[in-house]
Amino acid sequence: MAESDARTPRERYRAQVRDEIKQHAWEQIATAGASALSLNAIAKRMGVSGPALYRYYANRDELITELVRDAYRSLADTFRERGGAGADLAGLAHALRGWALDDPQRYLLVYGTPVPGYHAPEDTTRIAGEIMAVLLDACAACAAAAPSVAATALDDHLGDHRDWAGDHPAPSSVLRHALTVWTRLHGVLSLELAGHFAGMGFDPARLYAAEVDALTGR
Amino acid sequence: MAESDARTPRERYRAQVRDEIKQHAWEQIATAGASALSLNAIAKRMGVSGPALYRYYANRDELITELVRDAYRSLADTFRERGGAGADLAGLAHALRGWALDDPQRYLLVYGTPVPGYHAPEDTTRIAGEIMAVLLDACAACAAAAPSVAATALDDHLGDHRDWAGDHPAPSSVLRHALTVWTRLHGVLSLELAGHFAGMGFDPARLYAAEVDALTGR
DNA sequence: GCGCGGAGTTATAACTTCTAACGAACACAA
DNA sequence: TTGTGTTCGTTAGAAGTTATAACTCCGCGC
Repeated sequence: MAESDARTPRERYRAQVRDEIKQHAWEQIATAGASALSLNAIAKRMGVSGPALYRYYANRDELITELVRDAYRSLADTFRERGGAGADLAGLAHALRGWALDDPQRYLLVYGTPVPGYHAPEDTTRIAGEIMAVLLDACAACAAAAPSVAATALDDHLGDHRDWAGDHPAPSSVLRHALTVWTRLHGVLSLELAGHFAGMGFDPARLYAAEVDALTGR
Repeated sequence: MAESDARTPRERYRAQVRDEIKQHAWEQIATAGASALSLNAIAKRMGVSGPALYRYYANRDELITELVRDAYRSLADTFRERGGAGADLAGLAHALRGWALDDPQRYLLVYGTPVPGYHAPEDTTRIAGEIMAVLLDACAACAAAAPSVAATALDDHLGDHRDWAGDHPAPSSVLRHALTVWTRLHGVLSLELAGHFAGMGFDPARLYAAEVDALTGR
């Protein structure tokens, strides 16, 4: 959320106000969810009239898209921060959970229920690719430590459709593993954040940790 | 969606109109998602004025709650239908995917992003218990076929917090397995339905099948 | 110093949910 | 068959929402 480097004072002011709007938007989303995000309420909180915000965001969707972009960016940053040097899969997994619990609605904004017609801008898919790249690195390092098992039918299929991995040189078994890591961690995390474990009594952290252990072959 | 068994003509008519409202609501949700559900639009389609619907549902939330209840009921029915006699875990898993793909927004209404303040009525948690019971049966049968492994720390923890399993007599390792089945299948399914696999090229069905294979120890 | 562009204003349209008050229709009983 | 009372659907309206149009006014850059 730092786009404050602009030459002209006008642009600087503009970036500043855009940031302030996003700030209020995040607060609102955190308490009432993205569907309840109201430009009018943000304007009221900022002490300006409703239509004033339309100078900064063409419409509600554009603001939400920007928030999604920032959320992706934030996750990519924490991933690269954590996985950049020592690409440790378990550490990455727990960094993901920390990031998610830090602001559940931010996680759900990215990985939760989308509006059927919505198409993510090219931009975000690129950042998603960055995230996947870090995950692939960690999985490749993990695979190097553990002996590989026999290739499955899914491995072969993924070998034929490996465009989503960019130009990552990992073998298809690593692609499969990365995908499995993603889906399994998301499975526990999304159910936890959605409150489906709420009345069940057990500690979701332990369930998550067990999945991480299973994924790292411990 | 059959509550049409009522004594008086008034009650019969009332139940019929409630059903018709829900019918239109599902159509709307399927195309635009639950957040875009509009009572006014439903009324217009039914050829009545907006406020007329408030005779049948006190407000928008009550209608959505009813839809969630029906969705739960529908899933519980397909589960019991499939798992009632031959409780086969793989069959159950594919029945789940079929049910989800049959109406993605219905799945997401139940397992997708909730509104932060929303509390599911007691009713739905009871139906969720039914669903879990079928899953536990299938996992117990699966465990009887395969030899059990050593108890994990998570097993012990779940043994201490087994209230959510009702009075199901399964050992804690089966509880853990059922929970794992739930989270892993949901992980693949929810990412698929949310469109996160969209531009990636591979076939989500194969990824799902691979998870099912891993869960059934094949 | 002056002019133009951008910022914020009010007014307004077209929506939404939801309440209130009214009239009409219908089931039921006498 | 004729009340009678509940219920249904209507219109009117309040309080929101997103978004546009037109207007004023300040300040940056020339």
